[in-house]
Amino acid sequence: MANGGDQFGLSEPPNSDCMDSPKEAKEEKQSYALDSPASPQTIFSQQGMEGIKVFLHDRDLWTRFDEVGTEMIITKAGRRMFPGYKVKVVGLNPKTKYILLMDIVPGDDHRYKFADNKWSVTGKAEPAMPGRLYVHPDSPATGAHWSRQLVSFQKLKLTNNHLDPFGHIILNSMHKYQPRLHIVKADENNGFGSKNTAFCTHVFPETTFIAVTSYQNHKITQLKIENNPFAKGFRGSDDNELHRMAKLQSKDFPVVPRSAVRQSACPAGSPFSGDGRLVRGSPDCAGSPFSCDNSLNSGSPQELLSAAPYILPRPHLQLSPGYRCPERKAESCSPGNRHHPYKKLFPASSPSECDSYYHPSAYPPPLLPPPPGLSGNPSLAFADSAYSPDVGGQRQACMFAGAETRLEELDGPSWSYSCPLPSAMTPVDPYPSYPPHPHYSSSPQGSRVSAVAHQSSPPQPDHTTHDSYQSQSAGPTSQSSQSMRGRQLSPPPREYPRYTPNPSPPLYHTLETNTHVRCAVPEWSATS
DNA sequence: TCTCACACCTC
DNA sequence: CGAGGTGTGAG
Repeated sequence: MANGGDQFGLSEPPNSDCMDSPKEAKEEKQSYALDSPASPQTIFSQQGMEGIKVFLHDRDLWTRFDEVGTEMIITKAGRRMFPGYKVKVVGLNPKTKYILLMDIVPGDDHRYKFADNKWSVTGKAEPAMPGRLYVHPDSPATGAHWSRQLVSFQKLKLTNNHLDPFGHIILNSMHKYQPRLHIVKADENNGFGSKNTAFCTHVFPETTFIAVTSYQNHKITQLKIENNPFAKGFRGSDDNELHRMAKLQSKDFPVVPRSAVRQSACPAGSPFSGDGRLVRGSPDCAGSPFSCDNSLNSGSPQELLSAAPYILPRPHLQLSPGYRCPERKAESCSPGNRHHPYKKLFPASSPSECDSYYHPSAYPPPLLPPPPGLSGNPSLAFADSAYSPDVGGQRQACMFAGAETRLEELDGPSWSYSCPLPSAMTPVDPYPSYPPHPHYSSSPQGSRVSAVAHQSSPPQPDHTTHDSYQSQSAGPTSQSSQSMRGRQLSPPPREYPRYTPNPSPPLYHTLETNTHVRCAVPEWSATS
């Protein structure tokens, strides 16, 4: 399909050492074979964010899921994502400290249903939950640290519990989402949340997924079972499987694995194959919201982050009390940690880069609200101190509430971001209305993605060859234009409203911003 | 749709 | 060994 899943090339990013210097980054890329041909990107961002490149690990695996229509289970207790979100970051200044964090924004404003072996829109999306940010447990850390090994966000958990006290990312079932990675410079001169905060946002279109409470497409179930080590028990070679199933089930009845059943129902090849993704739009992605388009350049940093289409009236962030990131233990994310062994999968894929944009933004990212209390502080403080407490000596990831944004704002050229409400629990306004967007399948052209998110891609005509291994980042200068998948986006530049961090107790890791999200406003108007 | 106890597995 | 990540299938 569009993605070219077929050809993935890249195998994984090497864990190997990456170089820290930006220049080297390129080399690395090559070594990975990633380079995208086209990634011209360009990018630049301010404050030194310009040479940063991010490569999605296991991109081929992500692509396989994406081709079917990725689904991520969300539970009350929190469920990890699979494939895990791991990236290789290059181009960071070895000595500069950065905070890496993720957020997951709505992919559109629709609610989906899975019927007849395919996903289709059933209605309007529910109001987004308070946006939360997952700060990598190693944050803040030097560029050398981040570049040394893969950066894993595997511990991030998704929940459907709107009142989740653990700091997990809250999502709505049957809604489409797009994970995003944000790299925020944490220098002393670059206070988190300050106007000068330099950051860049990277979006990998192939990581888009629909949140579900139970798998809808059996093909996804199978992919999860085949690739997730924790689901090994469900793999089965025939015998095995039946045997096992028999056991599991009450044994009285002969059992046929569910999957088997389903499969039969849906022969491969058929319906699933391609369509699942409708979510993503047409096969070609054309239309898909997540495509890498790039049009970027919006220039405003905000855009980047805010990729979200939502507009926040004022960016404040707050931590929500009570959320401390309790559960997280530090771990693996750190260097040295292990990743799943099973990566075996598809060997090589070619790495291609999608586009990346860099958006450097001077403004604080909408998404990244300054940690409360930090307001004037250097970002470093942010992580170190309260925000990332080390528990037991280990640092844990923290969740912050982010602005809620939607990736696509499709129509709207502009976006804005919302302002966080005071407390996490503050009621969030339902999104008012979204601009109509076409989505997936529908209208390719119409859709625009928000800058950040979608921005993307540099010119890459086809991704065929290169898929996006590299993320699209939004940056002011990024490249523009083209979309890999044929999508277009144009992020409108937006102003960044001032940031007003709300102070909050250091302990909390989770920040929620309540934002109201609103749709983007055309152009700059936004809030500021 | 969603939740839960469960067996099975990784770590 | 124990903690905890998986999908299952009944409810």
